Amino acid sequence: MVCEIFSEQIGSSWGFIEEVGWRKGPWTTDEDRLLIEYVKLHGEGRWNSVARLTGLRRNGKSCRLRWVNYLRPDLKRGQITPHEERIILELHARWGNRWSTIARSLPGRTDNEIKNYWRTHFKKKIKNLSDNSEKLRVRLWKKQQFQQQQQLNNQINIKNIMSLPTMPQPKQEMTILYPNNIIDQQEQVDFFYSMLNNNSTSVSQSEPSSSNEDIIWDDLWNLDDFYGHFINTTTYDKTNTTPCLQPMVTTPAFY
DNA sequence: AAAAAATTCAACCGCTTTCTT
DNA sequence: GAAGAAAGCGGTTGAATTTTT
Repeated sequence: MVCEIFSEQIGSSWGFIEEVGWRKGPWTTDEDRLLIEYVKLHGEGRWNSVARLTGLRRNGKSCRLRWVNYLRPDLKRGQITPHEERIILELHARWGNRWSTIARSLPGRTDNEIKNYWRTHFKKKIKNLSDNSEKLRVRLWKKQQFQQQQQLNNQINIKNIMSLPTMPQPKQEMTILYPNNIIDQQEQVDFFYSMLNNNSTSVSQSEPSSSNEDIIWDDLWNLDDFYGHFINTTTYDKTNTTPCLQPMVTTPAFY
């Protein structure tokens, strides 16, 4: 339903405050036509001028979004192809939810489209994965961390440690998200695919065989979830082009 | 055939970043 | 360099559509 929002005021040439109602909701063909004409004449950008120059009762933000996501002539219509899907997966593995970055590698596709595609096609599967394989990954990671810590401890003079007050641990990055034999990005994507297509098989293939050692590990990890609940997501520092995978706290893994 | 549930996706919102003055 | 405007981004919403019961 299209609704009229009277949310903004502009000064008129007579010095009155003229109330302008920005239209919201789905665009009509007439509105599209006006916006296309505007871009033909003035080019992309200066979206806040659209209303003034065309009479369109849409704010600049809405105009930009409509153009970028729907009216741009170079947009590709139709279903995401399997090839595109694979690219999305690969780039998502690398960049996380940086949809606009991913979209730059898919000509004719918008960030919004890719984001929606990811949500609708992978959300459920990812949730299942997070329920199953994530437990495995967390366990593997914890195991590795524990082993690293053990090695570290062996190198340190125990007596010195005992005499020092407990220091807070530095935040540790989770560099291992996939089973240890899966190293490069391509393998990660393949692994991811295989889990999507056949979750149980792939997981069981990578699951270490049950042993006394594993039972002990299970007991250990169940004692205390030392690193808290963390998830398989990619977080990143926007100033850094290299996303880092790390333990997280509360956000859903894949919304 | 109808109702309920699930899915899709265009559009909005709030925040951040970049540009302009 | 500061301030305001504009653009860009990711998360979320909700109406329309499709699928399931």
